[in-house]
Amino acid sequence: MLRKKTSSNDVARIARVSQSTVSRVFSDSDAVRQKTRDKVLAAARKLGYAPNALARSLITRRTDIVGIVMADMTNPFYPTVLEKLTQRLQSTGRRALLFNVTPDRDVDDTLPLLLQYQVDAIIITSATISSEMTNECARRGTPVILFNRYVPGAEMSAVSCDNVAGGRLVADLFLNAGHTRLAYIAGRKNTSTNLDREKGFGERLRERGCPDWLYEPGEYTYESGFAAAQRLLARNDPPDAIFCANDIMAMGALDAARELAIKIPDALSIIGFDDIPAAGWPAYRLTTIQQPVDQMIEATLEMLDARIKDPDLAPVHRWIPGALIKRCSAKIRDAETTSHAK
Amino acid sequence: MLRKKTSSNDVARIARVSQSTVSRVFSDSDAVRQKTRDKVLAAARKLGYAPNALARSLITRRTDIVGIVMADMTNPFYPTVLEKLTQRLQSTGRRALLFNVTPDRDVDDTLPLLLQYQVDAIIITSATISSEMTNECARRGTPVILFNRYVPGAEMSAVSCDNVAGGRLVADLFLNAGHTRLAYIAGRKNTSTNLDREKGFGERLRERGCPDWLYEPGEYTYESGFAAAQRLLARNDPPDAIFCANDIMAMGALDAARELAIKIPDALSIIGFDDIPAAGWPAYRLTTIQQPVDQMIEATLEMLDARIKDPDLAPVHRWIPGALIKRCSAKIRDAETTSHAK
DNA sequence: ATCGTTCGTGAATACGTATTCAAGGACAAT
DNA sequence: ATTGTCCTTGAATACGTATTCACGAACGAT
Repeated sequence: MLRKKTSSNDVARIARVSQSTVSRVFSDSDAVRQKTRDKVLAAARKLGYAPNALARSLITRRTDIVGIVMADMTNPFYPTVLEKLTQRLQSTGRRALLFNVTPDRDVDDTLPLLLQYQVDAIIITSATISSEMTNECARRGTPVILFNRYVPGAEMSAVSCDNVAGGRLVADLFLNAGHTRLAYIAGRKNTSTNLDREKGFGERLRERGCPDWLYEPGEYTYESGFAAAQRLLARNDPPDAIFCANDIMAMGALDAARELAIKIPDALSIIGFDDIPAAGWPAYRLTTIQQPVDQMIEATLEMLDARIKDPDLAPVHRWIPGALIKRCSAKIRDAETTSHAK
Repeated sequence: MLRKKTSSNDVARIARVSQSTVSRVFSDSDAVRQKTRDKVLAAARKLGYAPNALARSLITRRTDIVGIVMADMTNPFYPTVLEKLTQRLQSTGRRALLFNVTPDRDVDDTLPLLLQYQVDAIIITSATISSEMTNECARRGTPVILFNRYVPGAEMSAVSCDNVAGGRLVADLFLNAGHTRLAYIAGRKNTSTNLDREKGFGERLRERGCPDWLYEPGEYTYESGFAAAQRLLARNDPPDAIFCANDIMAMGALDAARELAIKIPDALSIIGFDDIPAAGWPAYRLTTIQQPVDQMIEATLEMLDARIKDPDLAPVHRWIPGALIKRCSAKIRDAETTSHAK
């Protein structure tokens, strides 16, 4: 069995042309006479030749590889993101080098590995990055974009849903429906998504003269949502409306309520965030704020492309409004129309 | 801003050594005197130098990149697989180049791209590959391993759960529990997982003198499971036990039964396959056959490593037994113990 | 003092491609 | 016939690293 990898030189030899010509045929930018092009292609087919992307990248200084750093892959929101992201990258002639990290520490340790592979850009989802690493990437001219996270005050590009507006919307929905004892089940502390959703929620409640609400910590997992809801519902003064920082916790909360035979939404309204596929299942029918994944991805790629072209572009942050998806887990005043969170 | 990438030559110059020595320090295989090593490392740190993995791979003929081809990423079983797979690859010093494909046609078109990047090996999950492509990979000496799929009779390595045994086990459970009208909701036609689960199920039923059972097509999605169950339960002779080819369809089936107020498991037993996280949620408590993901991944990596070392090793197929996870969606005879599907 | 061995280092080369430069040929205009 | 332009091609070089080869120094044994 022939184990020798065939190179453009081999093709050149049997096509009786120079290596340059073979290269020109396969980078198909340069002009080659049709007849010689055919000769080269015939020889290439015969040898099963395909250009070595590594050698090519070494000289073009472009790999067409985008690094994706992802934490929290088991949160059902992210597989969708990953799927759409890789598909969009592939459809624009790029490939994804995937790294899985734990949310906090690992990113900074992982990035050097990515950089060694000379990736054209980096997308970090559901995790953040230190300023030093950001600077290192900037120095090398490798664009970095945070997806669904950001670092307040830091100079890095980011794309996320407008979580503050989403939180405010939920506050309005609850108050308009006549709820009086509200609660918030939080996502992982110090993630920007959690902080912003809570901020918008609390801010709007205060504005409307309702400064007191219950708070339970959570971790963006089903189990933590379930447990947090149990704690809330075991109180002497249980809430009549719960805003969960994401859908998967909201489902946990719904199941906790179900175990206590609490009528949803009559005795308790629950609203989530994300609109993962399972939110629509008959067992849940979760009312939620939808993250506009497609738009977020398009925005990410736009920003990426612009910064690959000009690495010195200033960092920018894009917030994309979410949309209310009305289902059956929350009492909603009739007048309330399915609308974008502004 | 300094945009010039620093190379080992730059480091060599300011450390006053040769480029060879710098290389030796960073490939840390070869002997370098401690004092010169320190000089080099100091210079490297000063310049922010990190070796170029592409140039290195060009000469070592190893990229430490493993290509992962994945279809069906939104089936909740696969994010877990992907997460564990990438983590194991990372922990053994390798990285994952991820491709997303539609189950059928795309794989063959995608593989050439992967090969151009000189990946050390390829893992294909929930999809298959043509024999021609397999041969092409073999010719190049790039090991390919199918994960959770195989092509009967074809010469390729594969790792999967013992789906036939799983199907047989379910048949036994149903019959032992006294069920008489059985049904199977299928996964995507002509996937080996679906065929084997159905085969084991039907085979065992026939062996035990129960050759007739209902069949509904499905597509491994929640919606298809829901619809298939609706069709089954609308019959004049509805089944009293349904085996679903995967968990997500089983959840759809459970919800369909719930809408008809059918008592689970008294009036209807439902068993799934996979044991995805949601199977354990209180809303479902799905009895299922667990795929031993960790073992399957270890087996995959073992086979991979062996074939990277010796590309001429013969293809091999490993079937790993699944385990029954008893929850509340199926009536199970008391004597039945939580056991491995043999 | 001589020899053989080991250790540390540098010069040179290879990996497989893209790109620059020069050159040759064809061809039209004069 | 001469000049100039365009088109096509090949030779040479660069990309950034690992590795082979050779060489000198150091060192122990005799």
